[in-house]
Amino acid sequence: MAEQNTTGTGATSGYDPQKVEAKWQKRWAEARVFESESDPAKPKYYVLEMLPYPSGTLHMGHMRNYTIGDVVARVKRMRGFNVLHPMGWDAFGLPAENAAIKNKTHPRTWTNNNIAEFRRVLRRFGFSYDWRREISTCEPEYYRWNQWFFLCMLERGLAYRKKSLVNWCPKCCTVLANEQVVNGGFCWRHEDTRVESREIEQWFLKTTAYSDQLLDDLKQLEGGWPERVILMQKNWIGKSQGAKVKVEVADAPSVGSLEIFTTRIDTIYGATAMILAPAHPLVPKLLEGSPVRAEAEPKLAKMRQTSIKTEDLATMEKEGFFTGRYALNPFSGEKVPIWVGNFVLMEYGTGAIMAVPAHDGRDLEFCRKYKLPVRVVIQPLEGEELVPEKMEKPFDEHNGKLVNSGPFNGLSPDEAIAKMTEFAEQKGFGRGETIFRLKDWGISRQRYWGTPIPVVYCSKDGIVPVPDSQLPVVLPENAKLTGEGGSPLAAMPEFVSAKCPKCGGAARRETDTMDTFVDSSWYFYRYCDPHNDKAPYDSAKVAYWFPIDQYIGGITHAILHLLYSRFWCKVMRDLGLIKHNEPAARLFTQGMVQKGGVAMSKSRGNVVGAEEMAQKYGADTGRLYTLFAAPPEKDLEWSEESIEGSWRFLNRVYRLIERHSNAVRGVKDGKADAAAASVKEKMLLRKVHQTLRRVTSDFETRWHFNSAIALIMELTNDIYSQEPLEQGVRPEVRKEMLELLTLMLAPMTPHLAEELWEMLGHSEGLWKTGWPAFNQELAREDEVEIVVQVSGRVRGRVKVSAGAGEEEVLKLALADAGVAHHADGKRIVKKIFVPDKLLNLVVAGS
RNA sequence: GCCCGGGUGGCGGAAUGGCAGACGCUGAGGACUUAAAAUCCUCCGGGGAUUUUUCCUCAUGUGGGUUCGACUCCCACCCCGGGCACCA
Repeated sequence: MAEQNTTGTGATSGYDPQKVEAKWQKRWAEARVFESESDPAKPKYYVLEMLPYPSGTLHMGHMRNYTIGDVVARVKRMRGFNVLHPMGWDAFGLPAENAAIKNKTHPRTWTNNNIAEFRRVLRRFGFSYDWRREISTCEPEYYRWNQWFFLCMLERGLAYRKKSLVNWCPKCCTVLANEQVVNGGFCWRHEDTRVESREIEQWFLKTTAYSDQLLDDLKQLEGGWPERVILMQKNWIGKSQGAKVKVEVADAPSVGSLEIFTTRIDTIYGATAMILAPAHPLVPKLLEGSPVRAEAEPKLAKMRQTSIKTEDLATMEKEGFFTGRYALNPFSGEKVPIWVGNFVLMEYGTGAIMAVPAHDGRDLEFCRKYKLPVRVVIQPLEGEELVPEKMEKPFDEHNGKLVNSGPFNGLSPDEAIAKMTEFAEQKGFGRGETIFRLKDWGISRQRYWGTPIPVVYCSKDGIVPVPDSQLPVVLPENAKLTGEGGSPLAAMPEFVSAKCPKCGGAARRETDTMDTFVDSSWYFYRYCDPHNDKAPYDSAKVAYWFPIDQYIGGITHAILHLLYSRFWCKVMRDLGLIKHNEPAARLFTQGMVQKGGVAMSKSRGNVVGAEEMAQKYGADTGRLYTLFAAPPEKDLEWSEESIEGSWRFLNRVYRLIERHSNAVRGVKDGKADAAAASVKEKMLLRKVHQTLRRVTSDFETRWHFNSAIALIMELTNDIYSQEPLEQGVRPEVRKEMLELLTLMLAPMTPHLAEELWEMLGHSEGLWKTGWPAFNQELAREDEVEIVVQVSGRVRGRVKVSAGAGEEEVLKLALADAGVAHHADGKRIVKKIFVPDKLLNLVVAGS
């Protein structure tokens, strides 16, 4: 039994993780332990970790994510749930293409090699995936359903094509979604590359059709999703209620009117200018025939130039110029100048605002700079009266009353918003409107390694969808990849030339491919029915497994992936495929694994390779350490020294059970009898059941794996301190203790636990065993130590039987030397007694 | 600027109103060993008193507050990390 282990750490014990882990992985696979089928008779639990993009090396940062998911999956299995725990690959994407260009291989080769590597390492860690359900998004069997969904959306007007200004990354040579532009104008993949603006025709999905639902349904996620993720989504959707108001331009009948958007229509009498975005299409018209045209046009040209460069918007100085034109305030009839301002965004609202300097910070800054007048139209209810000339800060709160506002004087802002919006509607120059920051999702990519968008362009029939029967539009294998000059597919005549499905004439095939966020927006549905070739999935299977009970991933996906997934879910619901509104009931965002204070990454050269770890210590030690070193939601600083502690602990447990294995393996399972127990037995049984009670709650409700492990370590230390157990601890008691210890470790270090289980005399795998129930009777303390405070400071401790009353405790407390020293001769003015815990005597005087 | 997190020994962290520092790492000392490794045991926040046992005192970013009692709750501030950022 006591062979030398083969790890590189030099520890001696019979524990050989390499052997143990290989042995049990084989047994699990043979017994098909982790394969699950929908079974309405059993309660289900769907636990999912975000699917990885298979590139680079799997490091301990990845493993932490999967370990957390695996612990949850294993605990739920032990709890009797029918658990779905799948894994797959986010296999399309730019890095494959870039790597292929660099290494002169095919993206598919590169990707599949990576997948094989990832799969091997994940298997090496013993994660309890149902590998039969594995999916890879770059396979036609998968992406044909991307195309199918796209066509469904096209049919319903949810997919459309439009020319638009797009974010163009010169390094990627492709369009980026707004969400992929980071740090105020840089590519999310190339953080040193500034994104440019280009106008290009491309495909969009109408996420804005679901703006309200995407916002409102966040309420259903409260409690299940981290608050900050909900908040980030809320901000991203950016709902804003206000009004659009039509403003006539004076003395320019050819220009007509312009429209502004405001959330504070109540302040409209305070508007001292109208300001247009530089990109506003009306600006050139206003300048035509304007007295200031000559000086204004160069300014406009310059401003339009800079706005394209996406200069640091936040810190940019407010600039503007007068157009020489005036607008008529529809409420007051007042003539106010029309300006152009660089801080007004064409993409938001109507691209035009009214400037109310007294009640908006940006307007105040702008008007002060250009000496435009300030007029107060809301006076605060409390405090000093506002004087326009003296205002340094705007008054933008709602607790005031209207002044200088004609018939609306005296109203509160909120009343005025309602009344004035109504008035504008009646007069026909405005209406209440809600606008969103959320935009439609641009999915066109001018790249090769993605899902082809299934449409053709016919000179006669226009845009024609590829019929269902012709799906998938297969990505050709022999594209030339150079990384330059746009889409590789466009350079392939054999791909581009197509027949129009309608008229049979010559047509041109779409060469854009889809954003990879499409792939990951619904992959978790496919896991329920991964080999279906008639539909993306069988709705009945999805109805059983969904929603995802626990989704686990990084905070980096808090907006993009999760928002798109939620959108996709709602579209599928409206297609009649599913009935639920939200894909994931609970979301957990785990912390990063860092080394040297920064996240592990290949480019920083600070990765701790997963396989390396498995070879040196074994997967179980690696798993245990990532769970032990920090609570799962917090970042974890990797320490080569600390992991030794986890390794030592597992060896310690192994030796303990190895030592008692012979004595207990023959013992029939019989619960230890509390009444007949010796003092030593009672103490140990109490400890083990107390530990079980707390570990159970740490697993179930709190996910405090680190403190659960600490408790199990403590238990192990206590058992060691009672050695030799042969003296005073019967084999059946030893067996119960060691079994519970093993079962508690099982979700975290599953291979070792199986081995120990076998050593304890079980011929059937631990996987067949449920989570143990703790014995309340055995866990109960019969003697407790009560802390005695005098005026809030600890002065002594007394031992009493559990449940002892205040009087008894007080008597003992006063007899305690330390307590007596501080309390004698003083009047006790108050006694606070917490049964089994504390007695605080508040004494008078100092 | 706004919105979230977070700040506890040499280090990772524990304690969600009741003994601050569980558990682990590092370090020191000891046992075993020819020796080393491994293992096992003891100690390990600061200051002070005490020969010892032990006792007092300060201490959870800073300053206030609530409370018999605060790492924990409230107010203000400082620092670190993250997200959003002229959104009208």
